[in-house]
Amino acid sequence: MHQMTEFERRVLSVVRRIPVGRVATYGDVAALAGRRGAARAVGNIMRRCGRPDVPCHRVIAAGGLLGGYGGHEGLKRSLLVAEGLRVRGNRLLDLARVRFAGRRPPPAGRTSSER
DNA sequence: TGGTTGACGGTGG
DNA sequence: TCCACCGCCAACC
Repeated sequence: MHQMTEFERRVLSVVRRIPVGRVATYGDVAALAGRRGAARAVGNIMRRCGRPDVPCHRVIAAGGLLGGYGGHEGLKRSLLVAEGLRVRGNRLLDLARVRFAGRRPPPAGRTSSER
């Protein structure tokens, strides 16, 4: 079986906690997993993990690009849109508003009421 | 043991 | 806004 490293296990754990309708960047996941700067390593893990219980479609690049998903970008996009997220082309809009920082979203300040 | 890989990130041009 | 560079990290081979 695949001996998961501590890091890999933590990464998967973090991704599993991303709520529906929210996303996290590879860098966010790395940081939440305790390895700041290991965004690339997280990408590798996502690439290899085919676990249905891990919502890897909610992990995107910092610039908002959906990227990868094993060539199934269309699917990744569909899943996100189905969760209520807005996407233009291959890029997620409003990243700042739906970004999962490990905690809940910001206390809905001023700029979140309007659109 | 050591080099290569890649679903990344930030800076600049 | 888009693209090229360079830096980072853990898994692979």
